[in-house]
Amino acid sequence: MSTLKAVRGTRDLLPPETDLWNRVEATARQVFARYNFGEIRTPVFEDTQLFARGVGEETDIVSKEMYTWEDRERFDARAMREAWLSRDPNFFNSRTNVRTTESTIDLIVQRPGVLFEKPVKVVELVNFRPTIRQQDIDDLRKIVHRYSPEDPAAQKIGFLVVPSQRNADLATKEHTSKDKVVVVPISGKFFQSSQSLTLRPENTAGVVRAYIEYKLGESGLLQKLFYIGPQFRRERPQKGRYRQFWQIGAEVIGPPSAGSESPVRDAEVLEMLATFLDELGITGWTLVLNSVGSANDRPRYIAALREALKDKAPKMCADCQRRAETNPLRVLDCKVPEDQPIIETLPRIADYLDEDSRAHFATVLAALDACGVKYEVNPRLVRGLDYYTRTAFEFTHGGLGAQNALLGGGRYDGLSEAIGGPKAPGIGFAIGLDRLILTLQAQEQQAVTLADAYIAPLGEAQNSAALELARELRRAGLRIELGDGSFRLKKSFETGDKLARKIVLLGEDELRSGILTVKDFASGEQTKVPREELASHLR
RNA sequence: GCGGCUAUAGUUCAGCGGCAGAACGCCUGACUGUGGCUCAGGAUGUCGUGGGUUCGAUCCCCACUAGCCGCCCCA
Repeated sequence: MSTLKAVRGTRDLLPPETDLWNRVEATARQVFARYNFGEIRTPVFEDTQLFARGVGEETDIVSKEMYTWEDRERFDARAMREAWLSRDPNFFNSRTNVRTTESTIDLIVQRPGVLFEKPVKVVELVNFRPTIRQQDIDDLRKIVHRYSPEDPAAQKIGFLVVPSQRNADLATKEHTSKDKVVVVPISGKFFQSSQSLTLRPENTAGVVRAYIEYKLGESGLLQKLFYIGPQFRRERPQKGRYRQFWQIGAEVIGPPSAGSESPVRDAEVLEMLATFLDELGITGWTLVLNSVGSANDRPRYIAALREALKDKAPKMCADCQRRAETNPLRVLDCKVPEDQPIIETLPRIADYLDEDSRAHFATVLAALDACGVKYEVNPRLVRGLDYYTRTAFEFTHGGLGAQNALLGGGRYDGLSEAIGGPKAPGIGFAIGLDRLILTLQAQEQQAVTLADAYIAPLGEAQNSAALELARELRRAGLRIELGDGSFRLKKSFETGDKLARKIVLLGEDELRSGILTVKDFASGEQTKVPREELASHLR
């Protein structure tokens, strides 16, 4: 049998790496808390429509990268019962006697027989099921026989009613059964339309969905929410790019009356991100931002861009020629050196912003200047998700290779309405946690976290006493690694040196006297410590 | 999704159409309650998986899987 491995693009996070993950997440929680954000946890999968409408049908994410599946269809037993009853409206005296469920045999109707030639009495046992198994037939047969004790005149029949498309072979086979069980295929629509579900490729749409669903806007207050969780995109795995990847994100969203459109919100979010990265100790990040225009500005700009590209695209690289057709904004992103002079001549979004957008962006920049957050304006910065409007930004970092975006985000003033909610402008970001960890790891080689002490029982007889001592110290809040009395002393020292800062020897002498031998690995210094002072000595 | 490179011991990697290798790590002993140094000895393994060529394949060929790099896209 081939060995099972983590599937493509997914991975396991193990110690000591997980220590780093926890540190990053803890720092995010601390920093966000200072800005008065609260945590939201949304489901890992959502209705596919949420992403189609929110992220945009034409985006790469939605059109080719989502993990989407049809949820199992639901069987509509009620519809099937109706179909069965209406097959012959006079068949039953009273429909109120008919009780059905999807999986139980619970229908008994008594009346003079009409279906069969000479029965005195007919008992129908009806089982409505989406599919039918041999087991059902056997069960029903047993019941039929229980209902026909000695009376040979009594004709009792069990009916198994199934949707005609299902179990066709079984149905026809059993139809000829002489055993008082008849399988009745009924045609009709008995399977409720199933639902298309999708593993979330990003989390903003889910947050906005929750905002709408719980009418958070009705509070009249700005909602400030953050999340930490896995996202899923079916892309080719690469460094810093996985099919299950982690994001830490936050959203500021609310009705316009709560100030959700204010440029100070944009600046505050950006300032918070700068603080977060600084507190983590990430050096060398760059904030790049741009205004991609409002819902009114963008179409005008794209039209102008297409117009300009008609002449210029043929002189550009093959990718750009394709992008000029499919997604003209992406041409601005091109990294081919020869194309750069041409790109410089293309229309700039800044020239197509209306007065509001222009003023909004200027105010964001002024606020950043005021609080000393450094940034670069890149008029060519574009984003891959349809919902972004006006302020769009990235924090980039060298040393991430092709995936140099550490985090990205922007304003999404029309998202709520796009998915059927009230007007609720917002701004948010998503941090690529995997990439953040990569840059942190590149910056500092990670030290294994050493335990405060390694307890070495000398001889197996000391094992239980050592466990007791370990319990005592652990309860005092110390990080303790417990050895094994079967180890030779040399091995205890070697193992202890790898795992802990100090070693505590527990042999017969120590146990008798209550004075423990403690040796510090770094200094080589050995001391005798009374048991009651041990915890404070180790701290 | 496209192109390139890679896959051998726990790890990092050599290697060759004919007995599977090094370093580090690991285990044992020298050394019975004091490690790191030293010395002696030992085990490392389906050579990614499946097929093909061959007398013979870890090596050559094909497919698959996974990883890395670039593209695309994004965080």
